[in-house]
Amino acid sequence: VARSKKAARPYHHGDLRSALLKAAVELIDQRSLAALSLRECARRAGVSHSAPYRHFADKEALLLAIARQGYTWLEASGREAIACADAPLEKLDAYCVAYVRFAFEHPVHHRLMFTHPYEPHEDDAAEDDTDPGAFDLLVRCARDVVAPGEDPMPTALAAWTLPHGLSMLMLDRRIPEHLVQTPQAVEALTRTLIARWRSDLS
Amino acid sequence: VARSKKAARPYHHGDLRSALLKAAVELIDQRSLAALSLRECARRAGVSHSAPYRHFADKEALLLAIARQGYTWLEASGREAIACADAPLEKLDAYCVAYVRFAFEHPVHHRLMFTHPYEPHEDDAAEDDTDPGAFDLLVRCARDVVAPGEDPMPTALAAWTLPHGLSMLMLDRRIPEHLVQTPQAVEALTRTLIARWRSDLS
DNA sequence: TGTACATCAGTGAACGCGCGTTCACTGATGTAC
DNA sequence: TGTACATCAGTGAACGCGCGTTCACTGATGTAC
Repeated sequence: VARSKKAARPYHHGDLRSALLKAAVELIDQRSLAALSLRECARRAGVSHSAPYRHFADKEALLLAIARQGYTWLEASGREAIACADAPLEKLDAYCVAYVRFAFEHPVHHRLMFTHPYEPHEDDAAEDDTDPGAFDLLVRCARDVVAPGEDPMPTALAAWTLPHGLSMLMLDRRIPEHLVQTPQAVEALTRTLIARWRSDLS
Repeated sequence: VARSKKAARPYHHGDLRSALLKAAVELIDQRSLAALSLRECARRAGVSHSAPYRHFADKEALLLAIARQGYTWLEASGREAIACADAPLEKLDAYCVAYVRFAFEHPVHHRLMFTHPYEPHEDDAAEDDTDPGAFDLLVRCARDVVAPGEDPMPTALAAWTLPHGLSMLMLDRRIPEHLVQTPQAVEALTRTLIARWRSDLS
């Protein structure tokens, strides 16, 4: 907004917060989480190394912001996938597919959401940064699948475990590459694995 | 061996390599992978900060050694689990249980084996550090489960994905704690999730 | 058994590095009147 | 529309830090004769 008429970089960035998040995700993607530094993010955003502190209390806060972004996106796409399916079982499958697809499209977010150990800041209290939203969705789906009155928890966990494992193995490059080269291939693989548990493996 | 008669610490450690591996695993367990430093490992082993370089080329080599240790252990316990089961399907289940149990007992190893991005050193060539051993085991089991001549790969991946996902979620504290407090609870949960895929979810 | 010597596993000083974070500052923005 | 001023988002110097790694060294070990 109002990028100023001159080509010379304006004093104010305009949307530094977003730019930093984006730079951080790219940096982690290209190098690694260990290689992430606030200073490098600032460099990539074209800003002095202390500018980030206007937007994030510290390095951890940046990572937390990325994770939160991921929780929001995951819940949204899970919700959408469920809405598009008809039968209860199909909803569960759709959720699984959407879950793996999210990991495929946002590998850095996925890893940060689940694998990064957030040490709760003493000051900001009981802010437990897991993702109740997406999991609640899953539990609600599970409830429609199991017998009425039965605990949906085991089913919900089962339906979480499979796509989560696939996502992780995929991000860690343990799945043969040709099986996970496109979103379509990833979806097909997810459905195949689900089908295997329902046929070969029983 | 030959710890010397005096209580004073001997010049030679005796088994520094093992001590460093152990110290590293403990350090990661207590703090985090990010907090791991060779100097702190040396400190914990009661040795000068440059002593580790007699045993590991660099920090990455230490981490690699831990991962390799994990691969060996995982393959061994998978092999044993399979040997103890009778029917092909039971062998697969036993492998899954052993897999999750390994993660439960060696969380640091598990994470290092799968989640740590090893950048292949240019000098030591094509040393691809994944774990063919344990996965080959799984493929062989899968072959006995599927129809003769059919590709066992999807089944093997399916049987990997589920316990891997459970392991990861467990290590990342996403599973309700009472379900994963003891090895027995972990085994029961694993079997429950498998059963769910075979009944409720089909 | 005793001695000479190669080998090995430690030591500790030193190097350079990039990082996280703070601080006093300054340039731009927007609002009240 | 014009001016005064509070507020905000940047700057850049400075701090201290622990780390990875190297190097010349030294103490212990074990083997050949």
